[in-house]
Amino acid sequence: MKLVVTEKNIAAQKIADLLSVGKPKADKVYNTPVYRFQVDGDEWVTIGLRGHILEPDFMPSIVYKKSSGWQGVTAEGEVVPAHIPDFLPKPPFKTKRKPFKEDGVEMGAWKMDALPYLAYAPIEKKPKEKDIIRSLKNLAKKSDEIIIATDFDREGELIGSDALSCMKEVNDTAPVFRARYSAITKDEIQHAFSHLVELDNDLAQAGESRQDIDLIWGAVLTRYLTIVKFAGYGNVRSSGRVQTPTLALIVARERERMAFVPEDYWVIKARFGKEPEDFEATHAMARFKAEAQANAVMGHVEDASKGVISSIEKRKRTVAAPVPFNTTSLMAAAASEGLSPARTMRIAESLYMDGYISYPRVDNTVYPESLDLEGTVRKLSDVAVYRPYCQELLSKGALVATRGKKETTDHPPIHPTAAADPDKLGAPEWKLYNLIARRFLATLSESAVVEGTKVTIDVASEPFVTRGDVLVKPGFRAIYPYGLKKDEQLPSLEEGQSVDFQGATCTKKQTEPPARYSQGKLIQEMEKLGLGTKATRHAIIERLYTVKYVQNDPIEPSQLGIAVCDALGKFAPQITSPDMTATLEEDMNKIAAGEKSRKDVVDLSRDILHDVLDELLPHQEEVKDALADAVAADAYVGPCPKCGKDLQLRASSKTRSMFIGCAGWPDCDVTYPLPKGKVEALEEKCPTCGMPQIKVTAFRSKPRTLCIDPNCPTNQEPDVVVGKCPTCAEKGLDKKLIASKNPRTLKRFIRCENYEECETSYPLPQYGELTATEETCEHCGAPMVIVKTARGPWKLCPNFNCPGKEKEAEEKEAKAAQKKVAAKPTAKKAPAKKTAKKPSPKKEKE
DNA sequence: GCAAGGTC
Repeated sequence: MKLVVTEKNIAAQKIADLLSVGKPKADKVYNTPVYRFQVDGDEWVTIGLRGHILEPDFMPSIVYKKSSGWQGVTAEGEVVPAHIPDFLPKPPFKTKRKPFKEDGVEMGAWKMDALPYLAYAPIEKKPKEKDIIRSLKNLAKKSDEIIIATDFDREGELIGSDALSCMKEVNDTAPVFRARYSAITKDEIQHAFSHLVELDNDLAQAGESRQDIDLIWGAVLTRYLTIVKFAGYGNVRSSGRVQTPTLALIVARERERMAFVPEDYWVIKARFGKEPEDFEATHAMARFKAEAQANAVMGHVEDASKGVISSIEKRKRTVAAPVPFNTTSLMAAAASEGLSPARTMRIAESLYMDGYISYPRVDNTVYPESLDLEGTVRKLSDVAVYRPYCQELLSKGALVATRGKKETTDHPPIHPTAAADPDKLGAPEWKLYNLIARRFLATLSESAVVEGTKVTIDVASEPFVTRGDVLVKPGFRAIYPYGLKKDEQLPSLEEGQSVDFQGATCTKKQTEPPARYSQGKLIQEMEKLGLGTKATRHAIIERLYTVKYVQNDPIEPSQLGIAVCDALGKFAPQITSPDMTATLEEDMNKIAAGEKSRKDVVDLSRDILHDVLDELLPHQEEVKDALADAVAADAYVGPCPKCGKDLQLRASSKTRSMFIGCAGWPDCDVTYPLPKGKVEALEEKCPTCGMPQIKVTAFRSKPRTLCIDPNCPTNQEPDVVVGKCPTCAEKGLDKKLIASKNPRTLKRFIRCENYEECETSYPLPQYGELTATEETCEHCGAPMVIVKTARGPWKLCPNFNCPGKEKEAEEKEAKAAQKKVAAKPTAKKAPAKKTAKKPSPKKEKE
């Protein structure tokens, strides 16, 4: 049997399709899909991995013992050659420890003085995808030839090499080959499999050096930052080769903004003509630096009532159609449509798995010749909104596509592969599909021609200018309206014509600092600097958000982010600069070319890290104070009304839920409850009571501004009678149900007015205007209420245990499942089916 | 409890 190992399932499936004469048989080995077929009487099987199946880690159980001459000894008793260089004393302790207390403070398992040794700790590869490894070994045992057919790049070579090391454990006699292909097309695949080569061990070693260096630097610096000011488990402050330079970019931009000195300038605008044909023009001196100068102009035109058109210049310009989407340009375009890069990639992945779009992780921006442009346009004409445009494109004869600058042959640029129905996709899915489909059609379209008109009007010898853009030939803009400004139509004017002058206004303005990075812009900047890859950049940015180094969009660093960046910039400048990645790339190229060994490169990196620690370790106190101050500044809400110390956003150590507490605790016991959702402190104080205010953003709703004091009149809500108590009614009593808010917990609920005897109570959403109805729930008899939120009014039965709720959930699920089936495009080669997500009842409740 | 890189 011949075993073909690919990087991912979809490649295994497609390669089987292309090599097999008939249809390959889909099978499973321990839950891993495999594809079996025959070629000239030979049995073949393909299996897809899931990217890397092994993962480097420090040997967890390593102990340094005197009895073994300070050599490391694993739990199995195996002696690990000590990588500890001569200048470090031999460590008589484990690299990992159990949590311990120092001066009564819990310090965590990592210890500072272990870090220099960790920089030199040996690394082993441990299994990451155990199920896949089991399936792989099972197949390898029965194989008499192994073909590694992972992606044709450095990581692909490493993934293949790791897979091979697993297979060698069970079969080291079968000959091994490598198939190199750069596109999964019939020609490429057949050529690759008829010209098999050897696995490039040097290239795999280059990839492994990347893994080792990332682990060593990441683990050592992350541990340093986390324990230098230990803030409890779960509060990790991370650092890494890619994330830290990315953070540095954001911080540098913030510094520029802080250093920016705004300058005053004045703008003079005037209105001309008669309604409705009136228009606005700006003084030709767009920005007046001095107020006197602007005032002089205002004086000149003060008495004027007419202006004369002194010139009309028309200029046509061509706007080229956009080039095909790769991952980066898709994320940038989607970001301007309000989809974050991370969200875009999640949605793109699901659209891809459902067969609507092509593989979403690509660098390529040139459609390969094998891509059937015409057929794809024909498919898209099944979508009603694209139909007229598609028919027009097809009627024009041969299709010509635009080409981007990056041409690789691994995958085609991102394009639609099937027609989608806007009613059957979720709103964000359709948004992204629509963007991709329209972009595809745009790349096959002609340029747009825009006619720009510049009109100069003379008022008492002062020139005013207005411009208008008119689309002369829509070209691609007919189908692709994204990121373009609207037409500005000017009334028809002639040179020498006199127009009414309705007066001018002078406005004082200030120059703006450079803008913060949007997520899309940051990704482009990372790409320019070689930071991360197309598949990881969005995840890196998301990581910066989760460790709370950055916040908001456009991206703004937190005080903690700035402090981390400063501390590392001062004592470990290597990790804050993109140069480390650039140097690593050079070194990896040398390893791949056989000019350097992985050991040399990694050992040198270990030495550099050790030097960095020589700087970091003596400055622990300084870094600790800087981080502590930054964390306090980020948590600061306002002054405590009782003791004057800082009120801070805090997390309960038991429940992890957030509250506001006084920094003077335990001497001062002032606390305030917080509602659910993301909380941010505001500088502006409550206009009613003067206490600090917070911005609260609950899941999928608009942010609200609240006073932190539950007793503030702005937080009071009158009790509302919502109906009759059904339990008391059964007993023949006439009792009312009342909705009210608990001022201590901010929770709003309904209970019986006779609550001392009757237990009837229902929870309510925490915010939104509440109104009672006359209706009662048909399932449980509870009174129906209406809650008005940002998303509109919503009628609900408040009873959490209402039998109607279960039915509703069932119906919803059934409907969703139906939708899923109906939404499946009728593509012939539908990719693997995605499992439907389970609806989370907790999130839906909010 | 760490990184970044694949992929789901």
